Amino acid sequence: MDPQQQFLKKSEEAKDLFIPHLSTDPVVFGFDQSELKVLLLQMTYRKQWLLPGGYVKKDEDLDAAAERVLRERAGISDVYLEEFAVFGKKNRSEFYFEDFDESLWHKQRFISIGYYALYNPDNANLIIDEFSEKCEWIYLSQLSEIELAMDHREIIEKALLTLRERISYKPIGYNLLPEKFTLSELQKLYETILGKELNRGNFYRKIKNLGILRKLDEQRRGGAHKSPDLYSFDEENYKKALENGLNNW
Amino acid sequence: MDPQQQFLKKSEEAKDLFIPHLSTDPVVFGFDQSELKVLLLQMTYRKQWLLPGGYVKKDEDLDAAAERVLRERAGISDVYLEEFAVFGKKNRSEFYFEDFDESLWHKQRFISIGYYALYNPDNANLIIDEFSEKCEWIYLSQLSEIELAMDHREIIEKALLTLRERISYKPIGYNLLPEKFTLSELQKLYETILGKELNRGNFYRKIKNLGILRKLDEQRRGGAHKSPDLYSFDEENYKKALENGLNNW
DNA sequence: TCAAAAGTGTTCACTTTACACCCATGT
DNA sequence: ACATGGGTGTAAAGTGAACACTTTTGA
Repeated sequence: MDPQQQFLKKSEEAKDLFIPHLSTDPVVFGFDQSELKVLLLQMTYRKQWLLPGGYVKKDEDLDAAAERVLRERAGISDVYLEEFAVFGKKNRSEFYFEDFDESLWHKQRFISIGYYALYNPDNANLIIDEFSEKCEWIYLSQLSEIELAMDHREIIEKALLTLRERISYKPIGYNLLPEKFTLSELQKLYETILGKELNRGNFYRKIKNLGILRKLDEQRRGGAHKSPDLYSFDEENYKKALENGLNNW
Repeated sequence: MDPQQQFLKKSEEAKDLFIPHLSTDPVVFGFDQSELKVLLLQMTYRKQWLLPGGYVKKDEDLDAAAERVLRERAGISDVYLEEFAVFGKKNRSEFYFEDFDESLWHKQRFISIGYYALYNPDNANLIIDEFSEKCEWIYLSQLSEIELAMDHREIIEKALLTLRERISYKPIGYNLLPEKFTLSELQKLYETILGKELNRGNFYRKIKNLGILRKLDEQRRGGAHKSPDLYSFDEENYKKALENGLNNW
């Protein structure tokens, strides 16, 4: 059975299970090599890249749907997920399934709930689902070079802007960094999300004064220079600090 | 025909026109007598109050749906509307139509897109639609005394929090106040949204320095005291100032 | 020995906060 | 007379940005 036929068969089965006209599109961010990247899929019959989105079951919390979709389509679980915007223009998806017959229910107009997810890519054991050919992390800096389906580029950009707005109020660092990290990794993360450079000395003092870090008795080995100290978050203080906002970055 | 039967008839007609499982719930804020109020409806067969929500047509932008619903259900148009959150718990509406037969499509599970709207109540010529008995402004301070349907209390609270977050970046004052207003009315509005008192002198200077106000040659008459000066917004400067954020209130 | 990392000090400019005091004016 | 509004002064405290210097240490 060729991919397109297989897709059609699956499509029929799904029709009654899901809420029509509604999907959820999670933008999964990962931080790595001091750069942000996003998880994207490529379908078997199309060269455009897609967010790992999916439909919501008729009897399923919306948040649960976003979680499930990520698990099924990318093999990712235990992820920090938050809704950030709705994409509801009536013609937003009309060209994506243009090769198919009008009767295909996917051709219906869809409203999409945008979620952003924060994930430490070290933990990822990516899978490729039955509709996809690839499931890969794409660096933000490379996004301009690839083709994205529908309004998915807009969704990613809006997710990034939301991240920037919420950096002082949501556990963004906590969810993107590994358990143990160095101060310059943390600083780099802030710099990427905010899109500007920060002064090292001032950053050091600010973070220190917030009291949200615990310095560990270990160093990261490897470079031709002094081994940087490793830190982890002090979860309790971190949560408390977030309530009032970490800072005015 | 009794109200309930009438409702059922309308319901049947609507079934094919709208996207199932999806609704939009606008929280319309008005400012008046130095207090915030919210527009609510009461249905004919229920004592609980409701947001003036409605369904989205199959071929209609989401934003347009919110606008239309407000027009149809409350007679309000030309309103500043913005999406702020999604309410998607699977059981959020399950008790509202409990008196009806299982076959009623409204009993289906609904996901609701929350919009907030800002409106100067002076302009309002409220109407009452065919499903409602009342359409009224309710002061926030009185909300605790009335019964609200489903999760609509939660939606209102979340809308208010969003307003607070966005007060420096969105034209909130502009849309809530009448054309001409006094400085203390403006200050009172800020105080209500922020939920805290502000120092008059400092407020005066801050607002003045932003250059977003135009002082008019008129005063508001009436009190047993000096007549306060009237102001209006300088639209151009206001917009410019919003881009960088008005302030850190 | 060199490069990156850790840690600290200091200065300047600016903002925020809190309070206080003045005068104006409509009823 | 008096309550409210308009307008300004000011001192204390805090914040942010910039920069520079020191010490540490792994390869």
